[in-house]
Amino acid sequence: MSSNLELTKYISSAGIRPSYQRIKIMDYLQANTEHPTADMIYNDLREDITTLSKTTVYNTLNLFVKGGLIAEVKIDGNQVRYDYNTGTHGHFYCKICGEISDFLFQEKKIDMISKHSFKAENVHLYVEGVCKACSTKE
Amino acid sequence: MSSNLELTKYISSAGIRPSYQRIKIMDYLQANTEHPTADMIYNDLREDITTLSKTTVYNTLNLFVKGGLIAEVKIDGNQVRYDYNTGTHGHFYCKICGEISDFLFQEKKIDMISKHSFKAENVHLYVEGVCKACSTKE
DNA sequence: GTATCTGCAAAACATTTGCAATTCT
DNA sequence: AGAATTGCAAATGTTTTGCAGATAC
Repeated sequence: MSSNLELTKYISSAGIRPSYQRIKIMDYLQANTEHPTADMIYNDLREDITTLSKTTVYNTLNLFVKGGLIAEVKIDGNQVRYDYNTGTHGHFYCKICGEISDFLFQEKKIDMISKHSFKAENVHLYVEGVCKACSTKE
Repeated sequence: MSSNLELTKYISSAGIRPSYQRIKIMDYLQANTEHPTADMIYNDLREDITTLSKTTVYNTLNLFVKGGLIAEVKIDGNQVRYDYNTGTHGHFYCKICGEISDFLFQEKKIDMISKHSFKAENVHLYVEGVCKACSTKE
């Protein structure tokens, strides 16, 4: 767990008050980069903060997204996932183990690929397949 | 509107019985390529088929997806969109007008870009920004 | 002491499921 | 008749909203 001071600074940098719950949620997102859902965050943190409510989790996540501190990952269709990593990167979903992992790609190359009639601001690359671990198990 | 015979053949090719409702829904998807939601399909078709139910729309869309006749587009996070175009292509979302349009890209180039520890089976490329029409309006 | 934040309960959506009535062959 | 399809009503699951009490500055 990273220092609360750092998290406090990070949250404050977006003009958001670093309350106890907010620090805990940001701490969780920083430590759990497997793209958790609001429900996962709620369930895991409730062990620590027994009074925590789902409303607070949702409120906080939406605040962080608006402040640009975290990113939404919309892969599931019926559940939003959250990502501490706001930089441009791709997501890989393994059909077998269900894990969602990050990978890097060069956004400039994507730009070259699609010379289209629009100005790209945000590029989301999402790949489905079988991860190395699962493909060697067979 | 394309001929019902063609739609009938297309639906049958996946081993799905081409009922009246199913033909109408497929017809709609072929004619409306702006990636409609189940709700949009339901509302628009109800003008024609007053007895249509949302259940039938959902059942049919899921059948078509399983049969590989149409594709799901998961961009919204809380709503699935449907796409008559099942080939590999990217989606562009214009922040201003809200339209979701298609664009082509070379999947092979994407493969080259990301030499990673997985076997890619499905590549989804989703770009957010401002479309040409909206950027010239300013 | 006034703004903000939290969390309960209820509401608002999207989607699925159970089941009886209808339709097709 | 028998099997598949439709559609209503209810259930499920995720996210949002209203609001009263608690907390922070």
